[in-house]
Amino acid sequence: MKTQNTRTREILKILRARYPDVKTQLRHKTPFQLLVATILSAQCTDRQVNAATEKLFRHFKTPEDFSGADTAALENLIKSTGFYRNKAANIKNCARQIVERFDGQVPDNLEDLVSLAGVGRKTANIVLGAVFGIPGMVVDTHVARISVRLGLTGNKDPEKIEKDLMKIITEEDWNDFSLRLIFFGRQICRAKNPDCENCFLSHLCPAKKENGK
DNA sequence: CTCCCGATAT
DNA sequence: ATATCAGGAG
Repeated sequence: MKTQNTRTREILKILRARYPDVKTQLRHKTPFQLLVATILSAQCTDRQVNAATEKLFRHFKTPEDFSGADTAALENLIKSTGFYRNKAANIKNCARQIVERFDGQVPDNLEDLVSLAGVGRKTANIVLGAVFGIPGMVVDTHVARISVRLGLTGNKDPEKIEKDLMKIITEEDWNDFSLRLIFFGRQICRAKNPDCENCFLSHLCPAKKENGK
């Protein structure tokens, strides 16, 4: 039983109608490749990530490939995604941990996923949803920003927002809801110039910009 | 809390 | 010039 009010239900309904079939935009062939792409997606557009992984996955495919990769070569391949030194080290360590501790397979639960280098709750929940179909609330920069604007949470800490959203949204919708907010955040409810004029949720939004801003 | 960091839009 | 982008680690 969820404690969602009429307004929340309406928001969910409209988002579902606008974005019926959501799926990750991060291109990948295997669960591990999605994990790598998601690590790369920190503070970077999915477009940049896909451009980088197209070349990256030609050189390295499996956890074994990545764990044995030359660090400088790896850094060069992902440089355009930013934070490339941290990301390269994390991906390499993550790959080794998967080989050594999980028999080369991406773990199918939150606890094991977040134990991997460079993998936090956001990344873990992406993988859980896309690979294993396990419900997870993905709180990234878009979800956090929009949840605050729509008044779905009073918190700013991503983990608290995650818990707030899990309370008002039914489990089977967690993954899709997250992805819908991400698409909505890119198109309409942008960080910089939110397009309130053309927003299909503005009549339900406490943060709506009035005419003449 | 700070640091990591290149690409892109405004 | 500045803000922002599918964040996470120390």
